[in-house]
Formats: sequence, structure tokens, C-alpha cells
Amino acid sequence: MNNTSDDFEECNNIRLSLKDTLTVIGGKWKLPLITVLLRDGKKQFNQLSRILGISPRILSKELAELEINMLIAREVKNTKPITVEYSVTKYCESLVDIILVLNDWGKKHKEALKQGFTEIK
Amino acid sequence: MNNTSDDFEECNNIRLSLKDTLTVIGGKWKLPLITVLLRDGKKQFNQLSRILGISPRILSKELAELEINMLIAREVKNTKPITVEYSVTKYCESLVDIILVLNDWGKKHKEALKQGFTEIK
DNA sequence: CTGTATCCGAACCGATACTG
DNA sequence: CAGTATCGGTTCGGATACAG
Repeated sequence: MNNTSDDFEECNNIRLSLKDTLTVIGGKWKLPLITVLLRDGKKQFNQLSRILGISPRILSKELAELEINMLIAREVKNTKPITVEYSVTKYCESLVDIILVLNDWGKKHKEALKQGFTEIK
Repeated sequence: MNNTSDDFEECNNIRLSLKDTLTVIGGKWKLPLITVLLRDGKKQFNQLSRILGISPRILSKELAELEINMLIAREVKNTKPITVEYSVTKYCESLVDIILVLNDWGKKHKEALKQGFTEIK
């Protein structure tokens, strides 16, 4: 068997999967959008725009990408004028682990940095 | 108690921590660098450049940022000419969970997308 | 209200030559 | 070998006006 080659393959697969995940949830607004919708439920386009302070052009693009990845659902309501409600999908809950782990690491890292700096003194 | 305000605060904290984490491990090269060093151990500057196909300017910048965040260690060897060895720190192992979770989600998501598309048919 | 079109600046990343 | 300097291209995100 050629373990060297297998390892090379496996390593590339990991890199590819990591990259895939980051293109889905990375960038400036994807996770903020998801967390808001996870916590507060359905929101309209302009509500999201105001809550996050995100301009309509970007918001539209981000929502479209999240919808393609089945993470949020878009529902047009028969109001006057027409409104649209966005919400997380059931599938989106598969991201909760990721969000918790990233959030946790971020908080601990801030402490770790402080520790690191005081140790230097 | 003002739960609305507390929730608002808490939500902002989460967004901040998520952002912090992504600025540390996000971007095109941070995780690839870490995974290579995690798997294969110490590597020299030019080795990393060749393995990942990353240009020296970017590599230098990424390594510096990872070092600031205590994720990799830089060791200058007394060789002729001088060489430098990069390796992951003990602290870097705190990222293993994140890497596994992101990798896992990426793989499953690829399957989920296929499923989603066939269901539409 | 929900987006789209246009324009713009900033950030990110790459190639290459070069220095110590 | 390890990195820096310079330049240039591409992507990203923001402001604003406007259309449906």
C-alpha cells in the first residue's frame, strides 16, 4: 500500500471540506444572519437590514446564498404591500454545534491571549 | 429585569466571538497551514510554500499572524545557511475540535446538497 | 416593502524580483 | 534558505438611487 499517497489524498480532502464549510458560513454576514434568525425567529428583509446594519445589496446576496445552501427559508406573505419572511430551516440546526464551538473558542482565545501576554512580562 | 436588553447584549457577544474566531482561523491559508503542520510536524518556510503552493509574501504574513495568536511556533536553527522550522504549539490543539466539526459538516453538507437537489426532481 | 443597478473604496491574494 | 518590496488583479463589502 502507498500510505504516502493516501495521506496526501486524505489531507487534501480535509482541506477541501474545510474550505467548503467556510465558503458556506464564512464572510462577514452569514453567521450573524443565522444567529439572529436562530434566536429571534422569522424576520423581514428590512428588519434584518436594520438589525444588522447591512445594506440591501449585500443582504440580498447573502440571503440568496444561504437559501441555496438550504440554511434559510424565504416565504412571501400575501400582505399589502407584499412582505417576505426569512427564517432558519430545520437543516440549519446542524450548524448549532459549529456555532457553539466557534463561539466558545473565541471567548477562550481572548483569555488565552491575555494570559500569553502577562506571561511575557 | 430587562431581558430584551440582556438578550441584545448576549447576541452581540456571540457575534463578536464568532467574528474573532473567524479572523484568527479564517481566510484562504490559515487552516490549510495548521492542518499540514498538525499532520506532518515541523516544516521549513520553503517547504510550506511548495506543499501548499503559497507565495512567500502571503506565507510570511499568515505565519506571523498565526504566531501572534500562539498557534504556531517559529524556531531558527543554527544551520548554514540558517533555516527556520515552523510547528504547531500545544495550544493549537484546542483547534482540533473546530477542525473536526468543520470538516465533518463540509462532508455532510455536500451530501445534503445532492439530496436536496434530487428531492426537487 | 423588497429588492436591483451603479459606482466606489478597501481588503485580499498572487507573481516576481530582490536582499541578507 | 528566509523573507521583503513592488506591483497588479480580483473579490468583497458599502452607499445610494431607483424599480416593482
